[in-house]
Amino acid sequence: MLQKKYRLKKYSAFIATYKNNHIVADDRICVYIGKEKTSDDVITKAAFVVSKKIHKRAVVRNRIKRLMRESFRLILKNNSFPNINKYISVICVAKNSAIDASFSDIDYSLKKNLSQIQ
RNA sequence: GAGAGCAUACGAACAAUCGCGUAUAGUAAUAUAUGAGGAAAGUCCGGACACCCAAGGGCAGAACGACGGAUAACGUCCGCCGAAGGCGACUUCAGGACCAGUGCCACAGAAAAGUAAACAACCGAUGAGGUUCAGGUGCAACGGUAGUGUAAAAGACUACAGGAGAUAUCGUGAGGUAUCUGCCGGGUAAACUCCGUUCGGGUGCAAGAUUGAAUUAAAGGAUAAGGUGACCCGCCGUCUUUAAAAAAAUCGCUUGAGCAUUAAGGUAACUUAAUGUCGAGACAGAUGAUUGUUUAGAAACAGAAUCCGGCUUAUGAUAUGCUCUCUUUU
RNA sequence: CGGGAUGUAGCGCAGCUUGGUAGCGCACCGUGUUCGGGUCGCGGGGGUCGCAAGUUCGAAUCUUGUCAUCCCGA
Repeated sequence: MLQKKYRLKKYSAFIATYKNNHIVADDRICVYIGKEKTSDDVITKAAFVVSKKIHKRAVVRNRIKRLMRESFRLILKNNSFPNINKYISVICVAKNSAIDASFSDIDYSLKKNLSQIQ
């Protein structure tokens, strides 16, 4: 789990990010990216979504969410993709094939997606 | 040794590094403590708690249904009775009433419930009338089997077992046992229904309480009519009051019919007392990642959302206790 | 947190109220018509009635539990 200041919270912020229509994806994870920052004071916020349509059990969904969070946390810590900091918000949505994936699989997919951001 | 019945335990542990929720301390950096389950699940019952209506009763409705107890309460639990199944340990049972009324019982069968038909038989006179077995049908045929009896027959009579009632006795009670009485016109209420018991009604923590900048002009209450099984909501008219609404924050929120141990009472469910103890509380929603060691092995079902008592369902590898039946050996 | 509906042949639906025979359309198979195909005519096959118990002589139908799918309200 990220610290509270890095979390995307508001319902309107989610809708605004989805409407921006800037998407990067592969077969496991789909990444929605928000608007560009106007000033450097704003912190980039992130959210992780696993739909109920992907799997019925809460345990499976929580597992995917936690793996994505852990991977994103390590990326933030090492600052390996500085392009993220140009944008306000990031939403990572898991897809159907993310079920039963290991940490290394999720980590590889997320890094591959984030590297495509300009 | 084989098979079976009942019940119980465990639900991986430790360490290092990087992280998250909450609490406490601190100006802060940070430090310390603590952090999912036996089902947290399904939401099938019962409560606590909160608000609105009503406060007296009835109708209607729903649930339940042998008996005695336990409990805050229950459709749950314990004990026990009866019935059914099993060689047995044991298991299962919505287990009140078709002498209040109404309905249904396909096919077959004379007939499926109405004081019961045709043929044969017998009495009679041949007619009217009276008595009535057996066979076969079917889940079920107006009591069963064997005999006595008679013109032929029939609980008309006898014996055996069954049901019902009465008396005696045992048990808190459901009921058990013994004796007596020919008293014996189907089944179905998980068909409508009747009887008894329980439930004030409704809404559910998004209940409900407090704070609140800018903005908007509406919101609440009372009364009468209509509608409804009933209540609530809603609509229209009149009167009256001045605050109200959405995003937001705080409270509700976790000390409770709590847990552990010991003792006492009780067949048991459970109750009482003493001592000790505090074990999640989020709000886009906290337990994760990597590595090492132990182990036969990083196993199953699965993630708290106001809180309790149950029920039901899902569940891996094993381990343990008691009991029953059969076989073999001593 | 609360409420409701559905499950029957490969597909879409009846039948359940009032329990005894499971049916309709399309699809499938055979056959006739045609030079051949379609259309049309005739005939035929195919269903543990979601699952498990119970009530009953007898259950798709009645009752209870359970599984799955879909919808609605706050």
